[in-house]
Amino acid sequence: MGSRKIVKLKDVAVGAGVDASTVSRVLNNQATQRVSQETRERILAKARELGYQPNPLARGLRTSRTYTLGIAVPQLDNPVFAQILIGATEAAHARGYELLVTLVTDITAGPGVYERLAQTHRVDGLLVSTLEKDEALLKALARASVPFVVVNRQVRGVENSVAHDSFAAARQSTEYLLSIGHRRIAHLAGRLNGYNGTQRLAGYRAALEAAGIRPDPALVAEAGYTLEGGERAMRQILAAKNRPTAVVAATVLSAAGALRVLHAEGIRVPEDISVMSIHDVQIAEMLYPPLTTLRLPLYEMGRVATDGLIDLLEGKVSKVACVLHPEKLVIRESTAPLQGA
Amino acid sequence: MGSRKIVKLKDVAVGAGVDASTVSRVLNNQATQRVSQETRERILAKARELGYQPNPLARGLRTSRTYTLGIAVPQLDNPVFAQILIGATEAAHARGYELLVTLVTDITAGPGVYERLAQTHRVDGLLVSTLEKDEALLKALARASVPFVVVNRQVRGVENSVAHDSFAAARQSTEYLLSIGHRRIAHLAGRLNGYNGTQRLAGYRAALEAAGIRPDPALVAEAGYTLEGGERAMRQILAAKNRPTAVVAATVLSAAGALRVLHAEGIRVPEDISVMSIHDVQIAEMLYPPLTTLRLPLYEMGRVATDGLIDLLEGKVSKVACVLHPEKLVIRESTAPLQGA
DNA sequence: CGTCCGAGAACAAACGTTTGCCCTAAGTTT
DNA sequence: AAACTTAGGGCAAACGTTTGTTCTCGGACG
Repeated sequence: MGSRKIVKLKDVAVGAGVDASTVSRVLNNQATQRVSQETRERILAKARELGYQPNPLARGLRTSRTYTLGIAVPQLDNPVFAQILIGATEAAHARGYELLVTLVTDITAGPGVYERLAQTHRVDGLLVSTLEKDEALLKALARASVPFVVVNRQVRGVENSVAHDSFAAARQSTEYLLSIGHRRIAHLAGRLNGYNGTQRLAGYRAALEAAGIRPDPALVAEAGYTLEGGERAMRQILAAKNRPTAVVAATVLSAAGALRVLHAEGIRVPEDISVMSIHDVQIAEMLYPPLTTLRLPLYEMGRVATDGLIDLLEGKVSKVACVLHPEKLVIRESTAPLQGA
Repeated sequence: MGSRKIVKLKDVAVGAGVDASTVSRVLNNQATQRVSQETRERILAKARELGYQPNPLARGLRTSRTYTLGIAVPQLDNPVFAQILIGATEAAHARGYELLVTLVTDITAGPGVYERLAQTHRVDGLLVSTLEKDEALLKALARASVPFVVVNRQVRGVENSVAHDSFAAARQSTEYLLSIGHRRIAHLAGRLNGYNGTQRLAGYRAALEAAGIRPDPALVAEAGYTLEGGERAMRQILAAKNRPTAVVAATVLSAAGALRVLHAEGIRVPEDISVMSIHDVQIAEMLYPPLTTLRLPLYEMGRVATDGLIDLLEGKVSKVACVLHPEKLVIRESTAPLQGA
């Protein structure tokens, strides 16, 4: 087989008739040292000719930089995180970084997972999109002592994060249902011990109250972010003596669960109950009826967080704190004006 | 902040009163060199006490091993690949490897993508689950010259692969529809320039022929592996003058597209047309009606391929070639016996 | 009693970079 | 003309491992 000799710094140096250190400086655009224009060009030409690729291991050993980022997500089969992941990989690759993916499924995050990446110099920084409770997460990240950016949520005491406005998203969703005449609106909440879950619940309540409606606790059930959770919560809400005419789910998977239950019970959507959810991922189009959603910039969060983390690592910024805003209502067929309204 | 001193081999060596090389040998269980039981224990104790973690960069530089694997997938938002990815990450982590994920979306794979990982010593091996045509893939991988295992398909001229039996899967699916009385069965094919697509088409045909039915070309349309493809293909098939009573889709996303079209046309499932597909991922439960599927071992393929690749790298095997078999029919509500049969 | 041997462990080189420092020659200042 | 500067670039150490080789004993052997 070819097994082409792999070309090192020294090969370029010899080829160009200079020292390896000079090649290094030229290739890294070191401003601290001057190199004549002539040799610079000679070196660049030779490097291109030989197809020189720096060895990241050697470089990393010397500089303790790996040009690798880690991303921790709680689920890989949830399209919400898939979108974030897509954004992150694209941004990372565009800037010459690789992305290491890790699943942190448990809510209490085995203490070792962040350290495994950080303390062994495997990553320069971490993108964190998991669901641990704030304190646990903070402790684990502190132990890892590596730069990180939290994606898709906000954590008290963490200044670097890229989030969206969960409160506004839930408020706008609820407002839409109100605007088409609904008054009894239920909420399939996310995890109520987490940021997004509580924010969305608050946004839902705020919309109701602004419309002069007192939130009915019987119309709220915690569904988390899974299909099964959505089913359970929907059943619980249907058991209330005064059923809702509309449901807003904290995420698309729980909305899918709700639809399953409604179909099973012979309740028509949207004729009997309107259903909508936060997160416009492709699944929304596949459900029956196609789900009205509020689009949040998931892919964009992945990109922005990654770019921000890299900026942080490269010293281009000292802080990454942003809340992405383009929420967008996507009206499909799972919602309809209140009958007889 | 803490910024705990990070502990190196030398620290352990000094702590135990021996040379670093001895520590290295003990920690790596080198059989070639003998170390007294006594010092061995002293070293191990000290290493544990100090919480020593080897620096993968230094180790990698010396040994040209990174303990990192790359995985290339064509889509991240397709649950089929998500399952494979989950299996791969779990297996990799279980064996002390990290997983680098790369998206290779284009069918012709930018020539650089595999080399980027391989020639720069970023990964020890590659898991390849992309959709490029055989020759293009082979060329790209040859250029990368790194060990690899192909997952979820077979490629002529590649001996290391972990696949499933696409032919059997399609045959069994079709047989099920035949067994409940259907005779006019359509096929939403996968990519017909790829392995799985052609195998499944062949399996579908084989089942029909075995039942004495001549396959009708008007009942086959290429849908690829997307929602939109499924919609297009389903529309095309509905345009045939003699409509099918059942449809078998090559993958769940195209089945979802088919269901959308059928709903839009007011065609009832399963009363008017039965629909089923290959790949039992969670989406199947969320569709309406819940989709009958043939389960393939996606997660398992991810695991097995990763374990195999690592075995290959560690010299434990010289070849990874397996076809996973536990296909399993999961009957839900999208299929029903032929009316009046 | 001298030699050999083997176990146990230290030595030192190497992996491919980056970077602080030093060297040289030419030009510039007094 | 001597003493500085300055540009241009080389030298060599260091990053933390792994691993081939060498060293040093104490005991066994002839």
